[in-house]
Amino acid sequence: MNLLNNELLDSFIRIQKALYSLMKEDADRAGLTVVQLKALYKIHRSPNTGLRELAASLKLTNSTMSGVVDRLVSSGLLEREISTADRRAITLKLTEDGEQKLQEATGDDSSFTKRIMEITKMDPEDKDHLLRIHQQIMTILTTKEENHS
Amino acid sequence: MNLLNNELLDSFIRIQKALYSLMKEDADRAGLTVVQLKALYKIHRSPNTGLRELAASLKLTNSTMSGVVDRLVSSGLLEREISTADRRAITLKLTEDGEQKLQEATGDDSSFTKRIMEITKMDPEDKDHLLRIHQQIMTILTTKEENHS
DNA sequence: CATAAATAGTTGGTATGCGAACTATTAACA
DNA sequence: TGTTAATAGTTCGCATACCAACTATTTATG
Repeated sequence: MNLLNNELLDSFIRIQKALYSLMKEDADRAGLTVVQLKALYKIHRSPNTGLRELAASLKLTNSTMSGVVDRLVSSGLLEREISTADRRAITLKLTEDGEQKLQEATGDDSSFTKRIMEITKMDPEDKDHLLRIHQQIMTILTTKEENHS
Repeated sequence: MNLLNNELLDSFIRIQKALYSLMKEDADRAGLTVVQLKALYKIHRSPNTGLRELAASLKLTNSTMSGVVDRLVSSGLLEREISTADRRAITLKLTEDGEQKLQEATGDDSSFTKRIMEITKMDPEDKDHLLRIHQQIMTILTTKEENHS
């Protein structure tokens, strides 16, 4: 049996890739990477956030986040300042350019936004069923195994 | 509305991460990376395969695959030879060490294998329903949008 | 208060992962 | 047959992405 060639697995991978492709379409339009777009989006919604908070919300490590932020600052899309309250911390907010890029990516032409809206309109019963089965799968995937010894 | 904080989206991301964690557990046990483990697994099942074929089956570009293979050859887990039939092509097969590492990762202790087996035993009706809804979502995600102009 | 411990970010090293440009070989065709 | 196409891999530059080690600052504790 080919473990890596499983109908269910493939289904999850396909959707994962499709979602990423849509985000990439938006990001490309604005000359951004997907993770850069996500970062701008998050900071736009929570200005003056710190690095750790941002990293946590995007499920990245601080070191990865630090690099992403650094490149966004270099490109002039992000403003990074030392927090006055805690001189170890930084505060992040978009520059004018950053706001504009974000708008380019997430505006009316956004493929991702449109499709997510479509999916939101899905039959609630189907959605509940889906989430329920996903939960079953998550339980199987994350349950600590018993010892057969 | 926070597009990146969607119940369904999060559900997919969670499962994706859980699957990856399980594979990583197996890979770590053998001192491999996840993609290295996948590569060894595929080559074990289809010895003497070429680079392009391997890249396609793992949904990676040739350039990425080339690097992964190169590091596996350097670690002595993979044998790379020039094909006698086509001198442009290479043939790949596991070394003794490679076979052993693969066994370490996918043997009886494999978390991934166990869980996939568990999932396979899922209620067929639930599984069908899941695949059907996934298909609906895929259709939404990949359908070319109509012009409202 | 002074030192230890915790916290916020950064940096260095390695491994994906991609696209583009490249080499070498084989196939196609004028 | 000889030039052009296509094909198989590799290499380069860049951006994630992780961990471990580091600096700087703040908090906790003797």
